[in-house]
Order: sequence, then structure tokens, then C-alpha cells
Amino acid sequence: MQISKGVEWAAHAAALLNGLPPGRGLKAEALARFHDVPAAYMAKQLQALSKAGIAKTSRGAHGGYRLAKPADEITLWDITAAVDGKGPAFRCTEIRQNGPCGLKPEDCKRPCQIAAAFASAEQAFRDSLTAVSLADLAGQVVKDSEPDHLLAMMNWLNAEAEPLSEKSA
Amino acid sequence: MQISKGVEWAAHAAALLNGLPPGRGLKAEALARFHDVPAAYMAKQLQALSKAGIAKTSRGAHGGYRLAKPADEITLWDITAAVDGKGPAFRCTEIRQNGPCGLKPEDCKRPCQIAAAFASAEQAFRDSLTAVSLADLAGQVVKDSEPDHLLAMMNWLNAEAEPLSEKSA
DNA sequence: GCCTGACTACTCGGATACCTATTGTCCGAGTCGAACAGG
DNA sequence: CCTGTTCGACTCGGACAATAGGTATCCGAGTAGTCAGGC
Repeated sequence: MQISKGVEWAAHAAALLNGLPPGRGLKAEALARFHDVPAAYMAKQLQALSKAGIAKTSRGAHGGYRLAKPADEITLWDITAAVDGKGPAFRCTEIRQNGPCGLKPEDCKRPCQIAAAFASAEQAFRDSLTAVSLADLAGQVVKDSEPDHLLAMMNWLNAEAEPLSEKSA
Repeated sequence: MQISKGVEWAAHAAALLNGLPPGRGLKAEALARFHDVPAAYMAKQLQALSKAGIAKTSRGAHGGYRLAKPADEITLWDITAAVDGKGPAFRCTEIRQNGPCGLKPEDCKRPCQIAAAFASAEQAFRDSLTAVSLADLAGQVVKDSEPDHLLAMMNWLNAEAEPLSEKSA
């Protein structure tokens, strides 16, 4: 079981977007440079956030990304689902219907107990991630960080973040 | 995020092993045939169960597999971990230490909040699976199945299950 | 007739190919801003 | 000097390769039963 590396990047990127002043945006290249990851691949994750309605984009000159919603309405699960997909991790192939003692499909009204157990576990996983919003993360980061580091980040954001045009996708 | 297909096979195989009479065993080929899956790959999953101490094996003529522990001491998480690995699904690469505003390692005493959130979610996932034992599954299956189907399974087991030698790995 | 030994058949175990999904990259589509020409 | 148009540069978006991990397979290691030979 493995979660795409892009989820980590997208989560950190979203957290950074949350930190920039209102009306400002960051382009994909800047977000990638901040985290020192390949720009093109980071752009791919940002696209996913955009499609999911988590980030807004502006194209053209002075384009870039910014959050589409207040940080407290964006959960870690939203980001994970956007990048990694919403599909279940455990894919029941109904092998109980196979083989010499296979069940007939009409006898399978009850879901496979194994699949049901995994579905329940995945629900617990989702619930746990849904309980964490970007706003929570930002609060923790601010509380845990050294003051001079926060200052450095603010300076960097003010230098990189550009006002972007109002039109957005 | 995706769980290996082998987990499903291993779980069903373990459930079947739980159903056979004491002192009897099933060979990998029979377990594969019962579920209509490739024998060699099923054998691979059974090996994993064996290494994890969930199943006992006997080699040579009249060899085969049987459970190594009572069914109520074997959880779905045990099986999942045996086949899919115990490693975390979310792999934090500490990108917060990268880039122009990267944190110094000595400032990273606190774990990354994003990684911590995922660790917590995965713990919830594990807990949910740990709460389900093979014995629970067997009980549900018996309760949900048609009587004639149970009879067919018993007949098949009695035909295929052979007494296996006591020596085991 | 009984014991001993080796042989054979059968099964598991790990090492080996293949194939899908993740990872990483590129070029075209679209947009904005500025420069320029005309009024 | 102001305005409309054109051009150019910049950024996102989706299509295109490379690679790692899951999927599938095969052959060797090891064991138990069997059979033959000797006592």
C-alpha cells in the first residue's frame, strides 16, 4: 500500500499557498523551486488540485495559483483524493464467485465480509484525514517554527508572490 | 493508493484454511484452484503468510499449509501486513528541509505535521483491520451463506484436505 | 520376514521475467500586457 | 494625447517517455513415502 509522492508535494504546496497574502498568487515554477522538486511534475499535482476545485489558476502573463476556498474548508483528504484518486485501496474482485465452490451472483446480496472490513478501515482513514484542515496545519506550523524561519518565509513569499489577474479557472 | 491484489487472495485463503478439520492441510495448488487464481502467485502469498507466522507449512509429499494459530488470534491486519508490508503508506521525504527556506535538520525536532496527520490516519486504518479476526469472518460467512453452499464447501474440503505430516516450518 | 538404504515423486521456497501504474518530461493552447500605429 | 489593434512573452494544460513496484512464472531445495536388496 503506497500513497503517491505527489500527495506530499501537493499538501506542502497548498500549505504554502495558504500563507500568501490575499490577492497574490504563485506560479508552479516558484512552488517547485521553494520545495526543490521538478517543476513539471509539481505542475501536474497543481493541475489536480485545480481540477478538484481546491486551487484556482490564472493563465497567461502574471498567472499562477492560489487557493479557491478558505483554508478551513480544505482538508487533507480533499488533497489526497484530488491527487491520488478517490478509488478504494482494496479492490474486491469477488473471487468468492470463482472456482468449484463459487457462489452464484444471486447469492451475493451481502457484500464480501473481507471487502466490507477493508471498506470500513478505509472509511476510518478518510475520516481521520478529513478532520485535518489546511488551517489546522498552518496553525501548528506557526506554533512549532522558529521566529526567524517564519520571517524568512514571509520575505520569500513577498518577493515571489505576484498579484495575479482576477480571471481564473 | 492501492492494496496488492495478493492481500485479497491471502485473506480468502486464510479463511478457507480456517475451515478445514484439525490436522488436515491444503496444498498451494488446491487453494489456488479453489479460488481460480494462478497457482504460482498464490503460492507466493502463502509464503508470505508462512514467514509472518500465520500459516505453517509442511514440505515434501503430503505437504501443504495450515493455520499456525487459532483463528481468533489472526487479524486482517496481520494478513495485510504479511503480504503488503508494514511500511507506512505515506512516505515523508522531509521536503520542508529543501529549497531556499528549508529548515535546518536541527530545527526539525517536531515531526512534519502533514506526515503526522497521515500517520494518525494510517493508525486508524490499522486499528480497524486489527479489530477483525479470521474467526469473526468465519462466523459472518456461515451466517450469510446458503446451507447447500456450506455443504458443498465441506465436501470439497473433505475431498481435498489431506492429513499432513507433523513436521512444519 | 524384517531391517536398511537409496530412489522417486511430490511440495515448498526463492530467484527470475513481464506488465501496469507511478514518476518525470515535453510541447502546444490560451491569456495577458505592452508596444505601435492611427485618429 | 488617446484609443484600438497587433504582436510577443509568459503560464497553464494535457499528451508523451522512463522507471519502479506489483504481477506472474519457473526451476531448484527439501521431505516423505516406496521399493529393492541384504541379513
